[in-house]
Amino acid sequence: MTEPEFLAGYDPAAYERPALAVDLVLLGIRAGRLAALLLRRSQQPQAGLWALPGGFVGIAETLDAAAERVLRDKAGIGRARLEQLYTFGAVDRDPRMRIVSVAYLALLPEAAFAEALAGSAALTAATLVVPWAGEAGGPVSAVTEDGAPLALALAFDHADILALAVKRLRGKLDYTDVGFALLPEHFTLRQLQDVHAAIRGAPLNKSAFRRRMRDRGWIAPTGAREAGTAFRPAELFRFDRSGQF
Amino acid sequence: MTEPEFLAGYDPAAYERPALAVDLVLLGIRAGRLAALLLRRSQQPQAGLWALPGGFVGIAETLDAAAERVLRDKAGIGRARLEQLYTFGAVDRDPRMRIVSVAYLALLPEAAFAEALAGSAALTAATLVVPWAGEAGGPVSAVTEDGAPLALALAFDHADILALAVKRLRGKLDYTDVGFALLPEHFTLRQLQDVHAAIRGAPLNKSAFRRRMRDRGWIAPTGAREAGTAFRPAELFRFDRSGQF
DNA sequence: AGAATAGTGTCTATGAGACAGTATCCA
DNA sequence: TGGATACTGTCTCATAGACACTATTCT
Repeated sequence: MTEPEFLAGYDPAAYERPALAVDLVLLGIRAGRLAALLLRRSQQPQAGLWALPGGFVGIAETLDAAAERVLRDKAGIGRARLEQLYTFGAVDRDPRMRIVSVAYLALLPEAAFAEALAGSAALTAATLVVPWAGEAGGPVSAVTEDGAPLALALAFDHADILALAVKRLRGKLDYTDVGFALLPEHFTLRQLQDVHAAIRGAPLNKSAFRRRMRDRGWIAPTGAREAGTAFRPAELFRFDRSGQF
Repeated sequence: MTEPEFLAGYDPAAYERPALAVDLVLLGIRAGRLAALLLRRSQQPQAGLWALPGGFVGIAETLDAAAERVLRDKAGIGRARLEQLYTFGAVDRDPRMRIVSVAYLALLPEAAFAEALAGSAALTAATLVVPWAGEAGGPVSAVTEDGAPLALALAFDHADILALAVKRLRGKLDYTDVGFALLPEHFTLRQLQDVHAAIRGAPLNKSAFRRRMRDRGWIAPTGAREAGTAFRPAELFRFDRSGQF
């Protein structure tokens, strides 16, 4: 049998299939802490609980395209660098039916995060508590902005997805540009250090941090300085894409 | 509407779904070089081409369980540590229909690799050429054991999957036990160094390598020595799981 | 002037590459 | 004894933590 003959006789509906979805972990910095954008579920199942923005993958739609569509339609964010995280396939993770979900991670600059939050009443920002527990990282829990636990639990297995996202982020912190992706175009070294500290869940040595950023060629001075500070204004830098990774 | 009411009225077949499969990258060491187990496709489509062992995910089967089933039934390997790699979702990656595939990576000890190879005529070992191209790693190509390019190309997007697997392996080499997973229970430091060099695609400094393995507490002496060597036999070590990661 | 933060200099510990040297085995 | 490999010692360099020090701005 040749390939065309085979394909003509092939029945794509022979076996029952799991449904396929994407879920988005949208991380940003809020008040100096790592935060995630969550959507309040308006429909059953698990209506009222907080969940990651997600949606089903179309039959002629790439996984990446589905993630972009959800980003646009459910989170109201035009563009962001999306990266595939992991695929969750527990049989009972959704009560409706068998749904396998491909999780994506996106890092939002502070302004984009705030804008998305302001643009939809269904969205909330959950501050992520990232305790330092060795290099491997500890558990991650989501709390409201004032530090109280979220009033409602996260839907489905979304707490697991969130925890994995932070773990991945932490792993990439030292050798990729993820720190810059969470900051505005111009930033101070202090802001950059705070972002790194927030993701690590542990403080960083100031001079060693500055030295490292300089030596790796990741930052370029803009010549400008911070404005409106109560004390000595810090120099503003921008991310130098020509640096070594 | 309550959740039970909602679920009762839910139609799981409302939308057309992609098919979901798993594909396995089975890596091992063969003649001191990194190698992958490939399966010759006996059926259409792309019959005759080399492919990663794979299969569809059952409707009540976890992704991990599907990967284990494929490992057992298609590669004839009883057990191995499987790790999810990435999910490939290009729309036209399979000519039959839309198939999204979750790729898994498994590392086989030398003996298990050879045993699987001997157990099935449809399996072949493709040596992987891993050129050194900076820390990020370069492209990976599959060749036969004598160094010639594979007579037949890899099916579907399986060359991409293979390349990603090697990249992931390289990334985890320095801070996980992947090097030991490819070796037998007892090994010499030279063997261990060769495995690391094969994955890195670049040679390693001998004394620095030995020092590192010692200092991290990853290896424990067995007291025994190599047998049957033409020259001074090397000390045999085993992996010390209590070491730091 | 004082407060508060920005930014620097230096000491030290650690880890790894380079490379030569010694030890041990077989033929 | 010689050849080949196992294994070690030491020098040097790069990176990062600790921590005190100076610099600059606003009130």
